Amino acid sequence: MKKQNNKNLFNKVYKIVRDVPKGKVTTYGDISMRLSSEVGVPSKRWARMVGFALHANTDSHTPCHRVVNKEGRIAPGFAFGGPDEQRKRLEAEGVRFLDRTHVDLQKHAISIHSS
DNA sequence: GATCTGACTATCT
DNA sequence: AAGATAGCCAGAT
Repeated sequence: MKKQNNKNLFNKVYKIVRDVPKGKVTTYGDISMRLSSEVGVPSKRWARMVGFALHANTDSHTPCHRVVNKEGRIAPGFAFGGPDEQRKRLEAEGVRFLDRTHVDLQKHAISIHSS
């Protein structure tokens, strides 16, 4: 056994993202906090890994479009084929957009603390 | 094995 | 308030 922790980290990200209900969005910060719970450290350190994990798995069946940064902003243009695509998906799920790139976190940001 | 990069966040200017 | 810089970790080159 060694540091398969790292892989678990990615795996957790996918799992959490998939656990996000439709019409809801989660933030890198929240996921990071969840991960930090496992490792036992403060949050923001894994924020990048979360984004990385999603980017590494974008074409997978992971609803990365439900993952936004702490501002509720979607990916600038690296996503699926354009932030417009991601926005469309979220809107289709019932997510209210405050801006072309910002979702209504106050309404859709779910906190996935403890299972 | 060393260095750069990156879908982030927080802080400083 | 908006832009630039720093700090973090893991992956890719």
